[in-house]
Amino acid sequence: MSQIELPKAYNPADFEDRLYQFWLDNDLFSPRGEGEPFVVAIPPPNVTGVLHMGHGLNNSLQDALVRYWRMKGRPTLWVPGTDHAGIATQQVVENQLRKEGKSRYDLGRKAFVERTWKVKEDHHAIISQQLKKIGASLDWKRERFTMDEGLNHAVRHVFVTLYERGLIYKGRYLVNWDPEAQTAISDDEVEYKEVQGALYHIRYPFADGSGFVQLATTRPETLLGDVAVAVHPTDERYAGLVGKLLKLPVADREIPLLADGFVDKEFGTGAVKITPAHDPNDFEAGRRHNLAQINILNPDGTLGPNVPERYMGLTTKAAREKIVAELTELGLFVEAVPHKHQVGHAQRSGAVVEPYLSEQWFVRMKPLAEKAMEALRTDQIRFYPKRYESTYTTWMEGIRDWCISRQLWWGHQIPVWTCDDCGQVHVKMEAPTACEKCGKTALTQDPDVLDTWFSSWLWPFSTLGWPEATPDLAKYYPTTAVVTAYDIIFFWVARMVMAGMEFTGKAPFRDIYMTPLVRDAKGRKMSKSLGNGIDPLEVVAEYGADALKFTMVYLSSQGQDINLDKEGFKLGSKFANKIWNASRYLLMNIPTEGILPPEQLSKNGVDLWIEGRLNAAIRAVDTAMLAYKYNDMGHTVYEFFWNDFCDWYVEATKLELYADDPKRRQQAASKLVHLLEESLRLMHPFLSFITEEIYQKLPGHAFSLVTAPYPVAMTERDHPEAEAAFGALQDLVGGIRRVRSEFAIDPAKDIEVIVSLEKDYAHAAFLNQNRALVAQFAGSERLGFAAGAPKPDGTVTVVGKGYETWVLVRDVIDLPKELDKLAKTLTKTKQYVQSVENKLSNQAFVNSAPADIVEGERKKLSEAQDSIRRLMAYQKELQG
RNA sequence: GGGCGAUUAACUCAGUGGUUAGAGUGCUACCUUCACACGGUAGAAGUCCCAAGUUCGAAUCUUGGAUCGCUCACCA
Repeated sequence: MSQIELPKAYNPADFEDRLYQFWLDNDLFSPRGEGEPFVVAIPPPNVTGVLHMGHGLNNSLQDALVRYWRMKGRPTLWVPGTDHAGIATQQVVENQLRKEGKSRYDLGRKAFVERTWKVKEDHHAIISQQLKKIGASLDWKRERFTMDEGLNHAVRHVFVTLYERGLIYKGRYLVNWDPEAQTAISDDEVEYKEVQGALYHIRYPFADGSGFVQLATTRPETLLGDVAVAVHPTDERYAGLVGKLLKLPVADREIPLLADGFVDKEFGTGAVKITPAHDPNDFEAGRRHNLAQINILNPDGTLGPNVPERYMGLTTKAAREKIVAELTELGLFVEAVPHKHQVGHAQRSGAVVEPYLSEQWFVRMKPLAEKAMEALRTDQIRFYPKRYESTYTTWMEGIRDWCISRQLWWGHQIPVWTCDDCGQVHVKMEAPTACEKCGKTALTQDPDVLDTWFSSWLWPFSTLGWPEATPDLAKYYPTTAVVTAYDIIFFWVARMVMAGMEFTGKAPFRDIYMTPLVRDAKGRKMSKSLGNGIDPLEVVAEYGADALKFTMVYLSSQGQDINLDKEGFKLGSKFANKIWNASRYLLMNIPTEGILPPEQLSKNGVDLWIEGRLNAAIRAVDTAMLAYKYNDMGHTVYEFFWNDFCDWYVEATKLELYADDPKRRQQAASKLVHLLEESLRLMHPFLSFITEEIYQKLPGHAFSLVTAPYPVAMTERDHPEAEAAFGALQDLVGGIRRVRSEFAIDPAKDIEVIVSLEKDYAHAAFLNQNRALVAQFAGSERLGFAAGAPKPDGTVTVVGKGYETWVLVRDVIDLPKELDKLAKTLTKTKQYVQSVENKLSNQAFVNSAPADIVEGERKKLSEAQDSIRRLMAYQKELQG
């Protein structure tokens, strides 16, 4: 009887790409309408990276969010874009060159940067294609790149502005040096890992030959840069010795023994060597005591200037061995005690970070941090989950200046020009044509580039055109939410707030949702080296983009990481399959007479029940959405569609749908189609493709679900009495089914069931009206209702609330088993009654608890007592 | 060392003061009934980490402890 058909199997690959193209062709991801906009700027993925499961999660959650608000009618904008990822991208190209036997210096800066742009273009196609594959409803017309012209303008503007405000300075400091990438990195880019090393005990003899001082170090090779040895001023072991000169072995220099409060008397021997150029503590100590800074490292991490000839060019490892050997020969090496300690590694290259003295640019962070903390205090930003507030605050309070210069070629070159002749420094938006001081025209731009995050921190407003006063900026800034993993809170989130407050006077977004991290099934971080990552595109290929998104939504609770293997995505794909098949069934049964409009539908109790359930589901999604409780959204639509709609409502309507009367068939089909249509709208943010595919086959559908209105909860669709009545029906059916199952009655066998209703039972009328329905669910055509009828022989009894169900099982009753089961139920119920009675006889409870709770307990007690009465009667009957 | 989080069914996890604590997966039994075996029906399965406290009432709040994890931190 149907004109519309869905293919038999749910095969997402058949329609996902087509629908995405349809959405793009019709520009459905552009903000439209009036009112308060909803804006999200995508956390820009590394342009040379590939989409990993973190992106899969993160973009799934953003997509659900923006699709919901778009359907709610707010002008909704999700801004796409990618990040130039300085070190990572430069490394990609340098690795290519290495395979060709070349280095970046063979190409020169200009050619190298040009080549990197080409690599960027190639990779860019890949990453955007991947985002399209997973269905991300991004407004591609507004796509940005952290190094495009506009963002470069914004970056230069920010640099100059901060410089003019005195918030950027240049200086020679000890920075974290990545010897592999040969650049400085910021404190945040250093990851500390526990390493099994050794504590080397060494003796430094006094210059006058009067003995020695023994000290301990984890890095004996830095001996070559030592300028002093320090002890604590109150350390009695060294009393009277402070001020004497020591003879630094190997390097053959004389260095003083001095006193400084920073030394820990308890650690080692209480004496520490001072190497200002290669240790942060020593750097500070060196400044306090006006000591020299002896740099002993080349930029590549080998031993360089200021070391004896025989050490030149050695790696630190080789130098360490050589030093120990030489000290041993001199009789100054005591022992190496195994020692675990934290060693800094560069986040990108993995190389061991060297504290390294060099001239770098820094941002003064304190003033920025204060404004960023103000944003939180004044509730301009809100963290979900809330506990990340303290992570944010703690970081802000302990903020240190940010080293922003990188000795790379790929990135925003620092807009600072120095006069070749007089050395005058110009910090400008554009290259000056002549020196402002001496008028000479030969100026050289600072060769360094800026940290990648120096462009990322402007992302929410620079992508909208800032610093120009563009219409987009006026309309869509500040943005509404940022959705990103919590491991990026310092790098990006916190700094965006700082930049937003400093440059726009506004927090760049209101809501900060920190996503969980996706881990493997064993809870380990997904990583290339472990090979335990899941490729989101493989998931899409195997299960579909909807399975990916729905599974991510369903599993994302607040602050709990997700442990998952690929099999886990079956959750989403099974649900999508269910939606597909239920829809296929409904579409198959659309009557030739067509679908009636809502106002011509006559609703029965079952219809009212499902309406109430739908209403509750809509409310639950709305509430969860405002609180970013994704798992609640997922569970809500899953349970509504599968448990309520499919398992009960669709089954319940089969009687009508197969009725002889065409009018009844049309009524039932019409109601089903309207409910399906609304369910599809309800689920579209979470399963976008399948819902759209089915929606577009529905009679009278609108243009697209993307822009269809989200369902709205309406009080006139709340029907508590219908819900209670249908609940009673479900209980009744459950009881009969249980008996069937327990007595292993063939599901196909029609059995006799008598439901003995108590007088005044509230749902008696409803059950009577729906006799055929109960009979169908229970698989008993002969089911009948009776009041006061005598109980036939050969039945088992199911005790319900307000009725008894007698199921005729005749000779199959296993009496001992039935009695045993009954005794168990009875015991359990009696225990329960006892606990409620205790509660109610407790005056304190009756007096203190709210009236409705007490009332509820009373009701439960009387119901349970009622059950006990029936159970005991039944027991007596079985025994007799 | 500081801070944060986790500990609930075999597994992965929901559940922040009020039914006899839930879901998905897995497991058991039955069902190839004409939307779906990626299905249906039913079932088994839990000292809510431990201890003390607050409360009429605690998985939920407080304190202490245990175990695991994350994060920050200059013990050479």
